[in-house]
Amino acid sequence: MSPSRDAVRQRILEAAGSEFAERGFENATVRQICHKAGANGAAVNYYFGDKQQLYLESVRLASEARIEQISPPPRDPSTSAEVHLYDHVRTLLERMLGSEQDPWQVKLLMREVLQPTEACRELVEQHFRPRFEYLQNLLDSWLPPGMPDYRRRQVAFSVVGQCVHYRMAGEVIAMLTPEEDRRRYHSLDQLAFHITTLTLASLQHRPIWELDTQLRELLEELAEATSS
Amino acid sequence: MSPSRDAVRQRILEAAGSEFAERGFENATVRQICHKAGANGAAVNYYFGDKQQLYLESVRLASEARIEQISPPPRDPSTSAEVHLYDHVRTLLERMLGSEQDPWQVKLLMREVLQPTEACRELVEQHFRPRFEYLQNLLDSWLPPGMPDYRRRQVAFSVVGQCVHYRMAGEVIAMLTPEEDRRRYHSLDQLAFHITTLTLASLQHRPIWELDTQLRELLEELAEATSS
DNA sequence: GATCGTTTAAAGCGCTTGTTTTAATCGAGG
DNA sequence: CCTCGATTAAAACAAGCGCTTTAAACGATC
Repeated sequence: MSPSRDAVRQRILEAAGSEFAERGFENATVRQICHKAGANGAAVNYYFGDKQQLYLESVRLASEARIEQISPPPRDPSTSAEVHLYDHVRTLLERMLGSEQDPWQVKLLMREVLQPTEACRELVEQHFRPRFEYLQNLLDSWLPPGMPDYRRRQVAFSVVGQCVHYRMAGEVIAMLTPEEDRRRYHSLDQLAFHITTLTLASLQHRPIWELDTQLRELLEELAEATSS
Repeated sequence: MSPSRDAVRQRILEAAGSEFAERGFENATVRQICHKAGANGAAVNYYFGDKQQLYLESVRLASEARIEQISPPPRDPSTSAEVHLYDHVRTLLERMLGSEQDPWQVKLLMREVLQPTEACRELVEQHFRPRFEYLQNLLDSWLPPGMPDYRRRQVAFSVVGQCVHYRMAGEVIAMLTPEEDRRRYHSLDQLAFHITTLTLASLQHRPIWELDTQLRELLEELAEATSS
């Protein structure tokens, strides 16, 4: 066995990742991947069996590189929950938007989220669910003790949704935001700050579980008015 | 000119829309579209010139059918801003999640948002931007008069992000939510209610523009502590 | 009923796809 | 130096693609 075997495998894996990310599974071609990796056209089938298995390994590589690499900064255990929330939001945004520009790993994972294949379940159980449950526990700091699970999940989805939106709809957001404002205000720190404060504001002082009543009454009044 | 000409065109357009939505532009095949429409394999080129133009017309049809069809309910002008916000959120969710199950139009538009083609600019200017500006104006009801634009946009993005997330990441959300809770609590009304109350809570009583100070101070303290 | 533009049907074209095959090349053990 | 399994290279394969072509069927008009 040649010592370069692993090197070639790795080069193919990385080339495949970026191609799959950019064009999707079906539209990426084995030929282009091999060309990009500087390998022969038959290398994919030789090393991975077929295109499908190469894809599965690519997703695994992407999730490990992206999700396990970028983590919240270490904090003193006494650090306030507000900061932990900020860290979590910022980390989520950093994974999405990246420090560098548009790494292929995120695109690949976004495709899996949008149109899950068999690689997705592994992704959810191994990476998404643990992080999501951590966020839920964190949010419990501001929620009353008896809060039902579905309500805890909804708040957490709202936080994640705000973050993910900047990536998923990034190009449309860019069209709706003037160039200069984007440069000035769409840094990781500023976005994380906005999302954290909005979330805290909704939870801290006039909690949504009390505000329920007000809106509910308004809507019911309206329903009665239109039905009569 | 045959009277069935428009009928055939329409059948092809609809078949194309669902195929493009499901498989994307590159991966959808003219053959399959024609088969689905019950038309001949050459019909696409005969009626639309080529695959690309058929795609453009499909996107136009989808946005008109989906965005212009589903609108907020008519309200008395005296209706409170809270209800107008609820209406807007609910309408946004209804467009995304649909009354029926998973209509192809949304998938097609999602693809354009995620990976804009030339069809996207038209989509943004004609549909997204007007709705987005309406939402911004609506949110001004709870924002102080001097609020800078970038801040108004961020709040609006937060609202939209929470809505869109239930569609974009719908399958992952389903994996993270127990079957029964999904049936019970993921109705259009309940989701709209949650997002509206969370937004209102963050804006009404302890506004985020005052809460800023608190979190900012916490982070700066921390930065000083780690740097010294 | 003949005529002529419009629409459908079917076959074929050139090209690209994933994969396989066949042959050449490499590199360490005898 | 020879040998033989591991690896690379290049050509070939069948299948499917968008699109074109050719011919047949249709339908209104005279």
